[in-house]
Amino acid sequence: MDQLLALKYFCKVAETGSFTAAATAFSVPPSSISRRISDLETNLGTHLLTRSTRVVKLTEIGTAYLEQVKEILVQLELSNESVKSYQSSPMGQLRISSMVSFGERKLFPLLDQFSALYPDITLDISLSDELSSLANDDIDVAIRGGYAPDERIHAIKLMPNEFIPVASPAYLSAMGTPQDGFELRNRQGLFFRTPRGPSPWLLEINDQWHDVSGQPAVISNNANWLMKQGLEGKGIMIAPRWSVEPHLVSGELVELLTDTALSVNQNPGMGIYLLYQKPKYLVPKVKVFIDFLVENLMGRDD
Amino acid sequence: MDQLLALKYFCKVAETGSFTAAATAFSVPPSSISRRISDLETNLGTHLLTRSTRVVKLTEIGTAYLEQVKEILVQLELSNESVKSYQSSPMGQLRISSMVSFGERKLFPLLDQFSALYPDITLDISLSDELSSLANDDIDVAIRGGYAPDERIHAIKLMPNEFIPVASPAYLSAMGTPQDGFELRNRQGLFFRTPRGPSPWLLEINDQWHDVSGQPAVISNNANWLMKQGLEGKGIMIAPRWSVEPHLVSGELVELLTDTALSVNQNPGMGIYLLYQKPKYLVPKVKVFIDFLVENLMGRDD
DNA sequence: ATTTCTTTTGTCAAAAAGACAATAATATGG
DNA sequence: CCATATTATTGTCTTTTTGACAAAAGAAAT
Repeated sequence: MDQLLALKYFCKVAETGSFTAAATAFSVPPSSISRRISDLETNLGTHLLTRSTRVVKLTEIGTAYLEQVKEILVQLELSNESVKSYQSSPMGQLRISSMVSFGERKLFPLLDQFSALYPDITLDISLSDELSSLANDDIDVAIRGGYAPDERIHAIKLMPNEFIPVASPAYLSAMGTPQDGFELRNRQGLFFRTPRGPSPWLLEINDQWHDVSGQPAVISNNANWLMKQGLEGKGIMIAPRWSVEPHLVSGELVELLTDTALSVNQNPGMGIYLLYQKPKYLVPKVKVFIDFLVENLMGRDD
Repeated sequence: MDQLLALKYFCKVAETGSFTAAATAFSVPPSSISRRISDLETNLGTHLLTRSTRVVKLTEIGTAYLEQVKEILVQLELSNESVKSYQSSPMGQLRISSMVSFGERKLFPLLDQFSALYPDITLDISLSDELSSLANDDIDVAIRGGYAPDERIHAIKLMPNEFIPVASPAYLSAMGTPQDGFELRNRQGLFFRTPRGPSPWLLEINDQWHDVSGQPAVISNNANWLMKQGLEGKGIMIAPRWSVEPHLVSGELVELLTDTALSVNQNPGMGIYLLYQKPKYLVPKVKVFIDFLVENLMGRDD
């Protein structure tokens, strides 16, 4: 028995609630649908549908089975489509989702180069700090801080996401340079607001984490504005190293307490991750983009 | 074309590295294997295997496809088996994995009752605080503190996992009863060692978390021994409410700082979760156990 | 009660998969 | 270097499965 065909029929019948509707959808006579599903039921030893000549309904077990089967069919189709497109040239629309600040500072500068390499790929980039799921199929790759959410999602660590305290020379000359982590509690702080509230300042001493958050001078979810405040000497901020690197080099910002373990969360494995569904790596446009990012970002900072 | 059959053949060939070996495994002539896989390849438009009459190897794309297909076949088989066993009576071996302390204090007292209800189910219980994955098929249900790790794993919150500070009356009369969360830092503490180190004491004030861990008098990963130390007045411990409830009732332990938000982690949604793979709920022995636990645990403490 | 719509069943044709033998290709052994 | 053995493929036939069309049975609506 062709179980796959039976499952497709079954899903369509459940969706439409009718054998004939499913039959027209597949351009086969209703009898075929009836026979396939009947075969499936005898194989499983259970009735999946209660058919009363006029109305078709799912049984309890049918409902549960349908849910699982639908997921399986989607996965298989995704794999098949990925393989089919494998040997075509990289082209088409590539949907990318990224954290706002990372997108602006690291991604955008690379994209011109990428577009020159692959002119047939149309980039569609949306920046957001919300955790949009990859499950809805409209995003090919995502860039997020954190970890892999699901086994089916493949995660590549692009670079570490080391958080360091920084301040402008003007601020430091006016207020003095802190010599100890606990001193931060009395300082003006510029805080980034995540979807889960403002990021605290955490200090690690002997595997113990202490909250040493300063007095909030500014709280915002806009990294550009926070950075502007920091450059103007409004206070101390704890920011990812990659985001402040240019200002450290130019001397506009100074790194503080370099020998102290400070962060905004207790998790050491934090990094910037490139996320995509495994089968998608077979799609040329996705593959070249992933390889391009890995090539251009991992060589630099890691 | 029966793609499912072709995929099964493909997996077997990849596994054995031989068409004939796969053929004998399925008790069909090798020509059938060859034809099915050839069909599959033409459908996908790609070669999955490089066959050189003597040795069969996977292509790059074949390797990737195989990995995905194997997973899909396993899922489908799991769903099918679950449905097949749906209308049988609850029986057979039921493998349960649980956190040690929860198993000893809450689970064991219920199991006699469960065994009386379902004498045909053989219980196989292993207690461990390690995070054993449900993916390897040898565990039917698991009980863990924390969250759902994967979309395919279904999680039911059995009860909250509220952590509260407690101490024995003897300790309190000798050392005094703390009136403020920050006072805890100067007290003797009994700490539970998780796989990620001793649990700190955290105090929440205005969305800010402060580490107020006491001076460690005892650190252990054995909850029974820690409890013994606590009952003997060796110090303060922060423990799940359900684990100390009997001692609170009997007066052997006293809850401290009831108006203060203390915990061992920053995550408010923490709870005791019952975990299982979705298709397993169709298996009677699993279903009755889950329903039994939900019935007997959620009514009590939640 | 009749009409209408829908599922099922019967029968036959078409397509797909299996069986068996023969062929081609490549390692291994002498 | 050649012969042999092993393995995948191809050709042909048989068996099984699926699709197609018509007819029948069942249930709701007019």
